[in-house]
Amino acid sequence: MLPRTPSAITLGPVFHEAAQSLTTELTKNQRLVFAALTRAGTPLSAYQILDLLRDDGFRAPLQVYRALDQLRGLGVVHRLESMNAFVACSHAEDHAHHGEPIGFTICERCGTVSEIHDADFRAFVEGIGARSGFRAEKTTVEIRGLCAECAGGA
Amino acid sequence: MLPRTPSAITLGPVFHEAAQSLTTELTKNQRLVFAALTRAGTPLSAYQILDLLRDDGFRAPLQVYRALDQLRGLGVVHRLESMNAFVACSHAEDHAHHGEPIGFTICERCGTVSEIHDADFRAFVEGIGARSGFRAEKTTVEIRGLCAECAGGA
DNA sequence: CGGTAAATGTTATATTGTTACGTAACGAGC
DNA sequence: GCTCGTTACGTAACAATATAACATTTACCG
Repeated sequence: MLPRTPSAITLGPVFHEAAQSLTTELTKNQRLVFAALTRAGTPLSAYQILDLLRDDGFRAPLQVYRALDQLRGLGVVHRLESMNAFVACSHAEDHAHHGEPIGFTICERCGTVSEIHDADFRAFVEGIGARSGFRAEKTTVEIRGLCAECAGGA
Repeated sequence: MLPRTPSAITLGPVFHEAAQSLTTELTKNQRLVFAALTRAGTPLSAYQILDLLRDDGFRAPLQVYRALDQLRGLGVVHRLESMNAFVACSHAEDHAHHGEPIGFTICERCGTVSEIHDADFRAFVEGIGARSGFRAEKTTVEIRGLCAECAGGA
């Protein structure tokens, strides 16, 4: 019943899907895609990832999209709708937040992406439902501009 | 210096760009695209608009995208990043909000889009900048789920 | 071992958006 | 009237993003 896992690097028992020690319980393609995103540190499009992984045997977009789907399901990669790009979650290790809404600030100068899931953010999202009766299933909150460093130094 | 306006339907003097009486100061293509979006009442993709306007002489995506760019600049059409679609602004007439951040709730069942620009929303956006020093230039806030009617009735 | 589910590989296609180029309409000023 | 700059329009080609369809391989488990 367990999904395919790479035999080479499997560690001990699996405690909980989201509690896996990443980089060990991923399949080869998933590890490659996640590593590419982590190394980049900034968002990458699916086709940028594809180009980065040509030497590792990637030939078609679907290989990237499939890995991204899995990684998003695990909550360790997020999609930025306003850029058609993907970014490694900054809390990939502690996996604390799974299906919870997340917001992003995206610096247009240095590319840094920061995640927002503080109390104010949750209150904001919940407030919308409370007032209008809207039942939120999926939230997209992406704020683009200049981060403190780029706004100040420039 | 004035941009081209349709000679046939121009009314009186132009008070302010954003204060134009819509449907009168738009060019032919802009009126067609705006009318298509208004009639639909729900978001349409650029290619759906193109198909709707074939009989009116539209033949290529660029005709749609150019009109959409203008209409977005006027603030009477918004782009929904999470859907790659466009929607007529529900306040197209009073044009009150121009470059200000707007959020959307999008019902996945009936397609209804509602706009959010209340005080809580503005406070939320401003709060992000205040805490982190991030200078927001453009916000994308799209909350998808079920509206009150669809959530209750279903 | 054999069955099953998941992951993979490959080709083709669908969808979304842009570049490049040329034409036409309009107002401003000479 | 005339050119000039600006804006809109038309079309073809292309680039970027994403999915469908189908066959094959891999890992797990009984």
